[in-house]
Amino acid sequence: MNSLTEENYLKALFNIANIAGEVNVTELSKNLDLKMPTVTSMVKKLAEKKLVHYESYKPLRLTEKGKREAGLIIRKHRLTEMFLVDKMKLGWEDVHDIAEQIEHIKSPVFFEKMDELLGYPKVDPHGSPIPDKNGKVVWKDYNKLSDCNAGETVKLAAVINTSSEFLKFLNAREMHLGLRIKIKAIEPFDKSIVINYGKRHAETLSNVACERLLVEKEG
Amino acid sequence: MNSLTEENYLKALFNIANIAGEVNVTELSKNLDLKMPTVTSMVKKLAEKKLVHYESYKPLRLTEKGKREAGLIIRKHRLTEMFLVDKMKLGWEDVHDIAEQIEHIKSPVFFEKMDELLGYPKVDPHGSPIPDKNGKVVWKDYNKLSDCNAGETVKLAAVINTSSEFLKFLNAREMHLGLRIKIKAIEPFDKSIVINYGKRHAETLSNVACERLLVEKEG
DNA sequence: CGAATTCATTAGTCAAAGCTAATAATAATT
DNA sequence: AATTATTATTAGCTTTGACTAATGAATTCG
Ligand SMILES: [Mn+2]
Ligand SMILES: [Mn+2]
Ligand SMILES: [Mn+2]
Ligand SMILES: [Mn+2]
Repeated sequence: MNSLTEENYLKALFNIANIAGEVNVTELSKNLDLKMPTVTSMVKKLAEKKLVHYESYKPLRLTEKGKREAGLIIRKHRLTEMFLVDKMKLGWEDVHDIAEQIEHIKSPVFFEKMDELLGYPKVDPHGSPIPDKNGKVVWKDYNKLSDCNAGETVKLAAVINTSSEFLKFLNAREMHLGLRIKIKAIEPFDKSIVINYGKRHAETLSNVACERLLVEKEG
Repeated sequence: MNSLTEENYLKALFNIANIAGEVNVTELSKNLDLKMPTVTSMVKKLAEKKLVHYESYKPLRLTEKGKREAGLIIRKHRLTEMFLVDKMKLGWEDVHDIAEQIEHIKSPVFFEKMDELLGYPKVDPHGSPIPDKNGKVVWKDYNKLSDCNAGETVKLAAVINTSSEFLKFLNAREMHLGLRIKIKAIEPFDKSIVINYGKRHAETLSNVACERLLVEKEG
């Protein structure tokens, strides 16, 4: 059984690998908000437990076992977020910090019940896929809104950044997953875009925001 | 902010005091399944934090602050148990171990939401009172079923022992809180009792079981 | 009462998970 | 190629919360 601390390392390794491919000690220590020597020694411990492939000065890689265990924690995290939003009526901007704690609860029946009550959801409230019972996860190949063209109509599928500031920013603009968005124009100057959606017309969104929104093209 | 470990000590101190009045190091260490020197040193630390009154070789007592904080953790524990039974459809025999973990979650809004969704319950699934938002708790003065007399009709109000074996024992006999029980006879020999309830007639219950059932007399 | 038993504390050790300071390896720049 | 900068590791220290062994205090029993 892994400790809460070890679980957080596994999760971070999994998430960084998913975004950046390679995982180095610097990245991992920034992600966990720990100093590098702390991370080095824990990574060695995880290597002892066959959860991480470790060679000095080489990039860090989860083993298959490590990936599986990381995936299962992320499964609990995302199921929890879904439960908090769907069943407990909390806002999508409020659930991450709670899920960060509940993901460590040891109780298979608790999470199975959640899954059942939610009807076996495939994605969390931020559009991230929920790993299956073996910890396997597949991302659909969404496009960044910033990579779309004027004239296209797209559906908001996921948010990359899940900071509560960003989610509140979206709340203030009545933007939520599933929303249909028509791209009216893209400013060549700063790559900000002008969009129509819901009852809103000619709203402007910065490129910084668009890079954090994943969409599905209509078709 | 208290650590998970400190919280478990406070809870244990609160619960033992509630049952036995006095709390000594031996009892506390048994309750927490720790060795006595471990407990002595933690109790000193809690005294530093003004949560416990401590004098060597004297019984342990929570301060007002300590009682309040203990009460608030027990509040979270019992709210959680209620939520797990009422909203998540888990059995009353399955919820304690999960609540034992969730009681340590740091998130006021999470527990406020629970409370709201449950309609501000006053007791947990085992009939124990849920402390208020100041950690205050009052036990109603129920009777033990073992202290009742033949001929009386009583309502099952709470269970003292919340071990899953005992609760499964009650499940098997279709006994649940709120049940009306008619006491037909009491065996002088072993103090076992014969009762009628629901669709069941002339069921026998040992004195050991009756001592763990709290009832309200009709009237 | 005095001895034995039980209860509690002290002293010293350990593992987990963090830190700083110093050093070594790798990568990037001149 | 040599220097500098970045990245990672080693060594050694700290805190938290456990433990055992030894000792001291309080209680109980003959
Ligand atoms: Mn999250
Ligand atoms: Mn976490
Ligand atoms: Mn309980
Ligand atoms: Mn607990």
